[in-house]
Amino acid sequence: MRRVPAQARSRERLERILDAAEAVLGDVGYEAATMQEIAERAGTSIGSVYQFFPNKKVLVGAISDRYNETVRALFDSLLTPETMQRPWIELLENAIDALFEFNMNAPGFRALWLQGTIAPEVLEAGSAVNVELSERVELALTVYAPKVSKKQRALVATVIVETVSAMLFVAGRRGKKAARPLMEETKVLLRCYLAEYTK
Amino acid sequence: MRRVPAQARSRERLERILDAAEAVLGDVGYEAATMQEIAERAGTSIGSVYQFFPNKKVLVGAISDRYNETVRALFDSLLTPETMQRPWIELLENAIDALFEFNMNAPGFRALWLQGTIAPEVLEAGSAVNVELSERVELALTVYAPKVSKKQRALVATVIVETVSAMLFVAGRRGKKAARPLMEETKVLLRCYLAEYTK
Amino acid sequence: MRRVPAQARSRERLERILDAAEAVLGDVGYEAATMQEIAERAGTSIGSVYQFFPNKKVLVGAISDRYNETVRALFDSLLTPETMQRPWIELLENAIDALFEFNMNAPGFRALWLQGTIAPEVLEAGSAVNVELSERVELALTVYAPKVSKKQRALVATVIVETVSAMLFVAGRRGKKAARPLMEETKVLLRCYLAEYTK
Amino acid sequence: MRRVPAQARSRERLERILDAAEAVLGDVGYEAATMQEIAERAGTSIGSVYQFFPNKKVLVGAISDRYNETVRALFDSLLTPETMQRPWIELLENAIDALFEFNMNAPGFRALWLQGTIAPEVLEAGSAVNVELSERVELALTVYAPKVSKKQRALVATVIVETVSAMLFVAGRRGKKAARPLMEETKVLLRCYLAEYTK
DNA sequence: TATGAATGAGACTTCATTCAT
DNA sequence: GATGAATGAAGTCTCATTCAT
Repeated sequence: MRRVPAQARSRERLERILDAAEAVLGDVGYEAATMQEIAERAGTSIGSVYQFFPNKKVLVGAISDRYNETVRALFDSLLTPETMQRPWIELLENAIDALFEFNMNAPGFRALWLQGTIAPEVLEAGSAVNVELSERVELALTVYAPKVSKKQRALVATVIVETVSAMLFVAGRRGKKAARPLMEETKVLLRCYLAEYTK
Repeated sequence: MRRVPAQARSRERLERILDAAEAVLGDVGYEAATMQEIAERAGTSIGSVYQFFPNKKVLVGAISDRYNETVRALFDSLLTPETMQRPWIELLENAIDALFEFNMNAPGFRALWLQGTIAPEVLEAGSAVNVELSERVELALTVYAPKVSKKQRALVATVIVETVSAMLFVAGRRGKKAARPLMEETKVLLRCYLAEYTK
Repeated sequence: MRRVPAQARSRERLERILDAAEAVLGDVGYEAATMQEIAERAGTSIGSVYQFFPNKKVLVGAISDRYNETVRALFDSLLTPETMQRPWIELLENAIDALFEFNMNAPGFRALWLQGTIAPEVLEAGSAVNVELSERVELALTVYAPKVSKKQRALVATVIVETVSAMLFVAGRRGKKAARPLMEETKVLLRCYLAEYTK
Repeated sequence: MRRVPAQARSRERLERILDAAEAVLGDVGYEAATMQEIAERAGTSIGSVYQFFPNKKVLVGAISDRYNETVRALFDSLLTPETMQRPWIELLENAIDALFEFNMNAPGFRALWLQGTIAPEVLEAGSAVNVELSERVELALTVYAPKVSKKQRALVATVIVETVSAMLFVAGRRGKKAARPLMEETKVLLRCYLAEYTK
């Protein structure tokens, strides 16, 4: 990013640009999204967009970052010392519910992932977030599945995170009605799987 | 597609164009792939490419179709009346192994999915194939999990297909070394899951 | 240059583009010359201009080259084994007359030099041509001023070429009426100077 | 210029802007010089630059003027009633030496002339200065070459000034080592030439 | 008066698509 | 049917200039 504004007015403009970009990306995808259209939807000039972002890639990257940051924060709120006192099934179901709720209402999710035309950087950043989340799950597994080897724990954590991630994506694409049953079934899937390691 | 050639020479040219397009897409993604580059790699002229395909979208769609067709055929060879005599665990593992082998060596997979810049049509077509495959799995489940309700069967089939699909994608992106353990763990995941429904 | 056309039609188009570019450059200078305007004046599309030249710099470079090539050829025709049989005063005056005539009628000269806004590359190329021409004059001096040292000859040749070059430039800028007397006086200047070295 | 400051503080700022503009122009040429960069190097804001100069052209014009003014002043110090008591050869050589010294060290010279991308106004102003200087030389010639006709005197003066001017330019471009011999030879050139008119 | 964020015209350049040869 | 030069719409990005603070 070129400039990080401190003034309220500019900060607001920046937020408007990010929102507009998210909207445009969600509508037409990365490829077809134009800086002109983004500026117009943000109610500003193309010059202002370039004042903040040196190019389209960086702008999309910023949206990706903003979205990923929110996901990270959400995850952190789900996996705390307190929650880890509860049985793992509860944690798992709560996490899936919360992530599902969030994704269904996050405009960024649709913008970045569901439309189809993803920028490579976004995909990369998304993968990186999943790796990060896996590490946190791994930590939780030291508590819930202490007998499992370190190596295996990493693998199990990855499978959990990527499965949820994938099913959230699929659910998002399948439409409102099909989405919830799919997530419920994902709970079953992971309950069975984890039962194997925590018994 | 504009023209479906009967002549051997033209058919060969068509195949070369599709191969070239696949290669270029895998290298630079949908957005950056140019018709000029595709024509050059195919050893033909841009005019000839347009003889077969009215525009870029259709060309990419054709690659997608070709890839999906192969996946369908592979799946059909895995789920036959004969194989369905065998225990489901064997089927599951064989299927995962075969799909994994195929994807790791299929240039089309990387071209269409892993590079990141996907055309919306490709995503759409990919989703459609998964729906189709789910239906075949659903059929298999009538044999292996006869007690499960029709509605539930559809859901289970979807979860299976999408999980494998997602993990193949993740494995592809994680690199050679991490890929196989990930698929092995996917087998565990689905074994646990299916055990619940087939017991 | 991107493409060197062999076909008559394309070659003609290329020539038209170069002519148009020369005209535009002469009118508004390097800075203000736009590719769009050049294409329009050439009666072609901007895409065609880019088919031949990858960017503005190269296009201007090509004009510069074309002009410099013509100057070199003209110079070669003035300084031949035959002409070098004649007294040096004759050569000098003929050369100045010929270069003057050429420059006053060369659209390229005005385009590249007189308008004022020169591209650095053009200046560089122009300097290089002068260095080249100096070397030929140096050769002539081995005949006409054999007693002068090699080092000194190079210096004298440079002074001659740069003086003529400069006065052609000044004459070009001063307008039709003032131009010829200026060149006549340049003859006097160099006659006096060379007399010193050839006596 | 928009405002001619009387206050010391503003006057200093103006000077800093001119210096900065000169530096930037010398580095990247007219075309690539941006008002932003100039303001930054001057340690001020772009708004302040526009307080003094209504646009880029005028700013560059001001640099040109400042440089030309200095040249004029230098010339005036060389051609005084006192110096005109001395033999013309002395004057000529002193003048060339002084101008050479000045140009080699003047940042403005490089900025305006050597870099290549000159603004038309600068070229125009430079030509005008040369015309002015010619008139002063013409005056000197009434003393040193009284027998020459008025018309011829003007011509001779022009040739002298333009020759020196051109050789200073060439010397500037040829680099430190080649520069001095070139100027020495220019002295020879003009000594021979003037000898013709003053004998 | 100083500042620098905002503006937007306009430049360069690419590349999907057409069509004469 | 094959070729590839020609086309021009459209995209990204820059930067001179303005103007609210």
